[in-house]
Amino acid sequence: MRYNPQLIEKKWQRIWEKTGIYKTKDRVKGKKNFFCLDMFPYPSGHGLHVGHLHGYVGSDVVSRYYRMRGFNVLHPMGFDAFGLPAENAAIKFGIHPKVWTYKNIKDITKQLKSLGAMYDWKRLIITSEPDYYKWTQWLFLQLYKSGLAYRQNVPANWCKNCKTILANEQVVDGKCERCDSRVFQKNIEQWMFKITSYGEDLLSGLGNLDWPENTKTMQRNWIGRSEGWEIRFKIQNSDLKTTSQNSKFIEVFTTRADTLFGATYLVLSPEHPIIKNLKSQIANLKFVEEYIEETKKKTERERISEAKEKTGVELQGIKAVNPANGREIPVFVADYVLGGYGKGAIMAVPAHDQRDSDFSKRHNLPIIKVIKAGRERFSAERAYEGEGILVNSGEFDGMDSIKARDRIGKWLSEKGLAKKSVYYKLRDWTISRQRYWGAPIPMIYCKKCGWQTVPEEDLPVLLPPLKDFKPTEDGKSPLARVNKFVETACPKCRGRAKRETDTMDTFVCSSWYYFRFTDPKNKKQFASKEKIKIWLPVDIYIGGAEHTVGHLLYSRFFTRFLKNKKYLSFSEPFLRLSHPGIILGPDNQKMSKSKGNVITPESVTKKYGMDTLRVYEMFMGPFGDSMPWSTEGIEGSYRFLKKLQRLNSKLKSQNSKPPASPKLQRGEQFKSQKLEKLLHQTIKKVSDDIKNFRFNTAISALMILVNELQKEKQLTVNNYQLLLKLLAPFAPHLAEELWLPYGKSVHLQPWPKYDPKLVREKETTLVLQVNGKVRDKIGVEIGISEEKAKKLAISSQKIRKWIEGKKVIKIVFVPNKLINIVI
RNA sequence: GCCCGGGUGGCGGAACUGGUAUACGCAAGAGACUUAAAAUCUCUCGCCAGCAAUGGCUUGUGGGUUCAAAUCCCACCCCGGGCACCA
Repeated sequence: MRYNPQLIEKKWQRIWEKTGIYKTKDRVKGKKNFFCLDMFPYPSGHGLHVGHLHGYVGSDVVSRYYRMRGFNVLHPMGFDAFGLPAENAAIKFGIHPKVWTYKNIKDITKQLKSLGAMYDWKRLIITSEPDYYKWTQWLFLQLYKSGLAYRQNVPANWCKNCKTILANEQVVDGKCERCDSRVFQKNIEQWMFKITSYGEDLLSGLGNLDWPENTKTMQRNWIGRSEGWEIRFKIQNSDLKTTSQNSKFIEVFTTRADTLFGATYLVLSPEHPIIKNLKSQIANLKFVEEYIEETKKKTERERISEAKEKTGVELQGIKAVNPANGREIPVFVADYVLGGYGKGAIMAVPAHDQRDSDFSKRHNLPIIKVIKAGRERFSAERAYEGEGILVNSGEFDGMDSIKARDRIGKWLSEKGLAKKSVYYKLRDWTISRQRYWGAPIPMIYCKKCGWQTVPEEDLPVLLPPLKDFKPTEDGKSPLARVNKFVETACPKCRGRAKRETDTMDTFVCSSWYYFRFTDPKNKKQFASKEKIKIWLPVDIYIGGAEHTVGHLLYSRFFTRFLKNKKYLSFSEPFLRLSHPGIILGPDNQKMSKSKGNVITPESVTKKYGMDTLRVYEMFMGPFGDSMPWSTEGIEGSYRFLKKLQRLNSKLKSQNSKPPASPKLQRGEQFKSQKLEKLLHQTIKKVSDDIKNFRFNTAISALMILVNELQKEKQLTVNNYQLLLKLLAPFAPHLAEELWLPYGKSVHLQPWPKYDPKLVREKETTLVLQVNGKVRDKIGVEIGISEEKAKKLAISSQKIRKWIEGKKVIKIVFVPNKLINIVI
């Protein structure tokens, strides 16, 4: 029989759907639950290409493997359906975002179904459905009630083209991630989530996670914990004109208190509030105010591109005192100091900080060296930012700089001039979007009562149908134009009030979807406590590394919040994480429509079928690496599956012949022992490899086994069945088809076990080296003694040739591996 | 600039904890089957010298540690990803 994937794949997909073989029950007697989750796709208009499938195949292999291992596996799928691109496309093509989104969902569902994965489609969730976003809104209310959702006028990233505010994560190189146009700063009232209140916890929780080290490091850096000292610099004579406490000191934050003696000036950020308080004392107030106005006009991008310029203005008439040495030092305002971090003010140490060094040169400020490096390596160009021994630091001279940090800090704190503190780079999460296609924020503004929550029983706040969904020029959401939506009654006083018209960032929707999969139809809760307990946390989570500092961090925040509110008992949602590598086009470039190098699954399956595609994607290389697609390489995976089909024919023709003599010849007996060993080794290898996401070497082991079985004269049904079971996670359709004569589905069979005794080799090849070069190899039994081995080595003809007449200095013996004779 | 990865045949890639470098697959070449093609099967296949046996060289480059280095250490070059004035 010829291998006809198109025929058998469709057939089995139909049968699987009919028999409901992949429907997941919440509990199965005697089985442990296992949750294997894919990052659910965004329904984009281009559909999925072979690169997207890479992760989905991997997660399906894992899910199928654990299922055969006896676990009750949940492997669901859904769509992250709200978001900007739907609107952008809608505007571009003149289609309603909803129509566009649901058409894409239909197309991608078809593609995903052709994958033959064991998704439980009964649990499908779509985040733009009211019965889903009702709970997104509910979660917003819980955060609000806990003081973790708040409103603030913040300088936001404003994209003129998309007419919306972007999250920091959506700004790439000062440009809008979506449309690539310049991003400006604009102050807008926004809803924020206080993710920073979990900063410390999000950081420390990383330690125990089975995540790629890389990903953890990136999150750590993103959270950006810095330990240091807040130091107070007295303002000279300030008590003469003002009595306000706030105007007597300038507080700075530093991680390098050890360089305090080298602080030759202070710098305030343009936003610093003290500037207003000191107004009357600033001699050049006009200049200062002009400078501050200038910086406000600058975009973030301009600030970055001018990074080396280090502009700034001195506050003339103001002097501060360095508490370490009592020296009077000038005070500047400069935009290289950020208002949103630390104290919004710094002590400048030009000798040991490059930025301060750049600034000091421009403004002719004194430089005092206070750290001496172990090896004198000062250059005129660069500040020395490393550690060393203190100099020019009074009583601290000669002290190690690391030690000096705390010493100087404590010394000042005793005088009430310093305090230890910690700052994070992590900022609160702006979730307001001035867009139509998102979950409405369930808040109402009443002139009398202020902001009021929509009562929970009134949820969901439905997204009204809207014909004109284009954003407005004034930056307001298109919902602001829908009077029926906006005008409402105040839940408190019943008077006239207005609804919030912003919608939520789509990352809010995706921060909790894994909970919903456990209980997708629940009308009373986002998910029942019991179901959450059964299924979560997620055992294995598979998806792109690009979500490291966005989605993955937000999800960890939500989970912690829900734990605090006693809805769950764990704080980490994803125990194990794996990122699939990116599949590049055959030209080694990222697949993109404009480059014309996109490989669609359909173009591949037309010729080879989905099983070949699956096997090839797993075989190409390490799961997490990015690799180019090879239109020729896939040929090998196709041949592999065809060979399997031929083994089946071989088995059939064998059965029609009279059985061979039951007594094996001695040679054949030896051969069959060897084969048995290979079988057991393959079971072990494939099992271990799947567990560790090393799919490529698992398949190579299967190929070796198939090649061996093909060479065998006699193929036993046992061996053949074993092979089909090992194949089932990778090529589920073919394995199922070939299993047909043996009863119920191969996917319901138990995973084969191996005998550890049989895996172990009895013989090994001992490598004989002379001076580290391989000169001979001999077969010996495992566990051969050192003495015996050495004797054998010396008696080897080839070795003799090399050591004859030379003095043997030493013989190194590595058990079961090699002998190295040093002469 | 800083922080992570990574550099192995013509190509994708294997190689446990330092111990046979190049598994498996692709491409290529030769042959078998066939009227022919496709499919399939067998053999060759890192580089250099040699008919061969064999010998020398080889994991980005240069050094080092070791009986032994793709693997550990130092310096440098190149590629990919992330962050970016965070004091």
